[in-house]
Amino acid sequence: MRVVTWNINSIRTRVDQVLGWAVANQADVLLLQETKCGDSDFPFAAFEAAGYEVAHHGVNHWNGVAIVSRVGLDNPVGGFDGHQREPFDEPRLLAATCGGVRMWSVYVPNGRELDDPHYLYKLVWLERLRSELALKGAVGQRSLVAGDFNVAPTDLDIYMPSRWKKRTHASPPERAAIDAIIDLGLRDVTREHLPGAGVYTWWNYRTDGFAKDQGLRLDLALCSPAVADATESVHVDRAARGLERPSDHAPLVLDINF
DNA sequence: ATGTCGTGGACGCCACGA
Repeated sequence: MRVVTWNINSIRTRVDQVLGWAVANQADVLLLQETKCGDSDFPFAAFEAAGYEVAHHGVNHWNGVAIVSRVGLDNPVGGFDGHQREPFDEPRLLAATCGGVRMWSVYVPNGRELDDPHYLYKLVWLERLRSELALKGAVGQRSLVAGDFNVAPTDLDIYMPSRWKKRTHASPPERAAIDAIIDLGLRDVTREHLPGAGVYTWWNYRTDGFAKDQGLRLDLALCSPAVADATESVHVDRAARGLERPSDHAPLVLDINF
């Protein structure tokens, strides 16, 4: 089973590119972030015509997450459970069961600047994600929590760590929040399979970062032991970042075989 | 500090978020 997580920065702008990529690369499941549309504007028909089922959790032109699957799509749940939903009710989390694995498509708040209230929101959101995964018993079942975490877990995940010392995405509290999620018992399978430097998933549009390979590893796939043990390979498809009018993120691809 | 994208409002550019 091939599972892909990809921040696609607007599904309406890139539906042909994303779907074309999925078909060409034989993706069984796509966990998408930043669809940037409400449910009524998602191009369901195009995916369904290609044999995929779709669950989407979106409200307006901000955020938005989706799960696309051709190996079943059961029990979709958007957002945090119950009382944990408010006031953090932006569409940034969607769960569904595909191919026997409980999957979460995750879009963590950006944080903006270290002194911005949005940064605190990011930290609280990450703690709520940890709490949600604990509540749902993610570690003890076949689980895959993947998406745009907007955090580079270590300095190995940054092209030039010194440049990010005073910026979001690399600060100690953000990394501690990621570590707390991993410490539930999940495993960062990208790191396990690709232990070296230079494994990036995002390159800045503004600085022409892709041409200079100045990237960050912001997109993570955190797996329960049952799924991590079955993960045969992990790769980033950098070619997708080089397409015409690309997203600023590349797809992260997992091949899982139970 | 800057850059480039995407979106929506009331445009033919500006605001905002990334």
